[in-house]
Amino acid sequence: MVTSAAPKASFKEKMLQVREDAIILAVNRLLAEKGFEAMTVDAVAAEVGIAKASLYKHFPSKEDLAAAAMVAVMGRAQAFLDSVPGDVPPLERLRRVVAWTMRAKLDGEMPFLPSQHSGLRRALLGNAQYVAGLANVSARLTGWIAAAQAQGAIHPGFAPNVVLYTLYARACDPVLEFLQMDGVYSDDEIVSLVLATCFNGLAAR
Amino acid sequence: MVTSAAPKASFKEKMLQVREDAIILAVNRLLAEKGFEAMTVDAVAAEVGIAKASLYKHFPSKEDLAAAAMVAVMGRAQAFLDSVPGDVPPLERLRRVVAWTMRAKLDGEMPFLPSQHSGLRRALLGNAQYVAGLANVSARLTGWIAAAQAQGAIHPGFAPNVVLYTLYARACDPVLEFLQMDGVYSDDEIVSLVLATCFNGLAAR
DNA sequence: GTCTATAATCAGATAGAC
DNA sequence: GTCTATCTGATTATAGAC
Repeated sequence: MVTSAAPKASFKEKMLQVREDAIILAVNRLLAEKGFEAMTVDAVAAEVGIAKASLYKHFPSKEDLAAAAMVAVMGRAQAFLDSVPGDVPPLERLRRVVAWTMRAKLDGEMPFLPSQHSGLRRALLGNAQYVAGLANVSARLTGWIAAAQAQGAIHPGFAPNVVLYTLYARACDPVLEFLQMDGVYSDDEIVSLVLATCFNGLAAR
Repeated sequence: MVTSAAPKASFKEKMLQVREDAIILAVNRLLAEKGFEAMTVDAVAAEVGIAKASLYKHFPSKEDLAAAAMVAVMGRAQAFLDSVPGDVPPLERLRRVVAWTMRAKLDGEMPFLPSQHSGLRRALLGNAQYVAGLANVSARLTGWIAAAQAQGAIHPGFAPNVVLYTLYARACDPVLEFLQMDGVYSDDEIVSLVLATCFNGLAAR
């Protein structure tokens, strides 16, 4: 695996980076489509158009492939957080993050990892970039949650972690797929509906 | 596989039924613990204490094993629906069903099946008992949802299916595991918290 | 029906030439 | 680094004796 922090990347190194990006893109797509267990390394190699052995020169294991995809997701998430204007109220900021997450899932761009798989857990926790990215995103979201609660916009009875987990869970919410399969809603409508159930609840107000 | 509708079961048939129940129990537990892909037929046989080949005399494939477990779940769900008193208001009835589902998950009794696995889908849809059970549960819940909406207890803007999917999704909500891993909440508190986010939403009221 | 033993297949990972 | 070809182990499923 090539470090992406090379100060002066040569042409060869750039080509390598491009290839690794292609690999990660393929992994991301297959992970979103089939999940970790059902994604085969053969399929990844086929999608990238290289030999399986070449994959293993870049990433030492299937778990590391998935971890690399998650690092990329964390990078995109951080970029999105950066893109939210600072003058937007905290609650609305949280809504936008959830909407962004759900849209990514609807577009088949959200990897789906089993939280039980022990080898995968080790690979993720052993990946400093992933851990740092997740910590950064969590810390920033927790700040927004606290701010929203201070404004009385989020129910104060929920510990910040409860809110955080509930937001994260939208990234693997099967309701999105169910509604998509029903075929009667556009993606925008689905996002809007799940956003409403998530923040306003099922009960009438 | 032995039909459970035998009008006059002999001793031998009863023993067979007991064994199949034991198999289904083991499958249910392993499915809840590891998910479908990570559950091996060897592990099932080992847990039941019989040879793997014997398993295949009862169920022709791994998919059929999972389907049998889901039939059992549907049976338990129908029994629970029956147990809810008729004079309980519809919204409270829905809350109890969700609470029951989440408690089953927290107790490691809720099988986790990948909705993508095509062979599994075929096995499930080819199982008349499962399809009938799912349809029955869905129809009854839909009735309760409509009643709750008629009373103004559930937001009328949600189509019944949206509500139904949202309730079903609690059976595989990762928030439950996250909170359980945090270790600061009892199971009762977890159920109460997720029930609150589900019906009342994250936003303050 | 249950068992032991084995087939058949598939997927993760590697060897070694170029 | 990339390739072809292969190894290794795990897993689903079955044969055949009892």
